[in-house]
Amino acid sequence: MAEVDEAVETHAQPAVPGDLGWNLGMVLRGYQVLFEDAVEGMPSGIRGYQVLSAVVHKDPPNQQALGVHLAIDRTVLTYLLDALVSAGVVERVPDPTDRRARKVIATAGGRQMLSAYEKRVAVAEAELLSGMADDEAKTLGALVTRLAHHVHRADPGTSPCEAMDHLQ
Amino acid sequence: MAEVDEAVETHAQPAVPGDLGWNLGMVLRGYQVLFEDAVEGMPSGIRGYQVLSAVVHKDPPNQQALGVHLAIDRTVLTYLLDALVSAGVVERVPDPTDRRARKVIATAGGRQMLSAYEKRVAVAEAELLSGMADDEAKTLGALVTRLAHHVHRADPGTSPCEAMDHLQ
DNA sequence: TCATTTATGATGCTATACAGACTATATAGT
DNA sequence: ACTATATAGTCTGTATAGCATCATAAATGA
Repeated sequence: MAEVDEAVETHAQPAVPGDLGWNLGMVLRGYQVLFEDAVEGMPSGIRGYQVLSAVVHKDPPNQQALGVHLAIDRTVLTYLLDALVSAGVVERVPDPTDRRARKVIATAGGRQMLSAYEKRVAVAEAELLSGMADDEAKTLGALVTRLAHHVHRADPGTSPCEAMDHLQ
Repeated sequence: MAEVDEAVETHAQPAVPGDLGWNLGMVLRGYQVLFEDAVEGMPSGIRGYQVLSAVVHKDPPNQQALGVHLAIDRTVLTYLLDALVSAGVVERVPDPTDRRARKVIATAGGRQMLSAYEKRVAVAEAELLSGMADDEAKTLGALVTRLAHHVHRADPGTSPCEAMDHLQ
C-alpha cells in the first residue's frame, strides 16, 4: 500500500492517514454551507431538497426505496415527508398493488418549487468548484460520482451501521 | 438493483443539481463506515482520532488553532479533549507566553496509540478507494485535497453557521 | 487603571438520528 | 384456509451532538 511515495502531485504531502477524511469532511462542509444558502426557504432545508429531488428524478416506488437511495432511516423519512406534505410539496399516494406501501409523488407546486431551487443549487455547486479549472472539476465530479456509486452499491442500507462489514 | 443509472455514469452530465451533494455525502458516509471500524477503541472515535492526529502532525499552538483546523466548535473541543486527557492520550500544557492558552500535546502513549491506529486508518482509506485504478485514486485524492484547502481557506471559522449566518 | 479582546471552561437547550414497539398488510408454509 | 413470518410505515423514547450563553482568567491597549 501507500508508503513514503510522495510524488503525489501538487506538493509532497506525507499523506497522513486520516487526511482523506479531513479533506472529504472539509469539502462536504463547504458544500453544505453553500447549499444551505441555496435552499433557504425549502421545507426541511437540505434534506427536504434532496427528498424532493429524489422523488421527482428517481421516482422511487415507495418510501423505503426513497430512504435507501438517500441513505435516510425510515423513521427519519417519516417526519421529513410530513414536513414536505404539510408544505404541499409532495403527496403520499397509497400503492394499489401493495396497501402497506405508499408512493411519494410531487405536486405541481412541488415540481415548480424544485425547478426554481435547482437553479440556485446549480449555482452553488458551480461556486464550490469555482477554484478549479473546468476539466479538473469535470474529472473530480466523474471520479466522485464513481466512488459514490461504488459506496452506495456496497451499502445500500439505510443506516450507516447496518452494513458496515465490507465495502468492496 | 442496477437500473438505468448505467447510462448516466461516466459521461453526459444531465447532472441533476444536487447530485454533487448526494455523491459527496455518499462518499463521506462510506468513508465514515470504514473509519469507524478502523478507530474502534479510540476514545471519542473518529473525532478523537482526528484531534490526536492534528495534535501530533499539525502541532497547533493552542486549542483554538486546533479547533479551527478541524472546524470543531471550541465548546465541543473542550469535552473532546477531556476524554482524550482522561484516557492519557494527550495533555493540556499551559503556554508560558500566554497563560490563557493551553497547548495540547500528545503523551508518549498517545503517539504510540496514534501510530498503531494510523496503520488501520491507512488500510481503511485504501479500501475505500479499492474500486479505482491507482492513478485515478491518486488524481481524486489530489483534487479533493485542493478543493478542501480551498474551502478551508475560504471559511477557516470554527462553526459552520458562523460564516454563513443561519442554519435552518 | 479600566475597558476590551482573547482563550478556555461550564451549563442548558434544541435538533436529529436511531432503536424499539406497534399497526396494517402481504407472503410462505402447512 | 390458517397460521407464522416478513415487510411498509408510523410513533415514542432516548441518546447525543452541537450551539448559544454565561463565566473566568489573562492579555492588550487606551
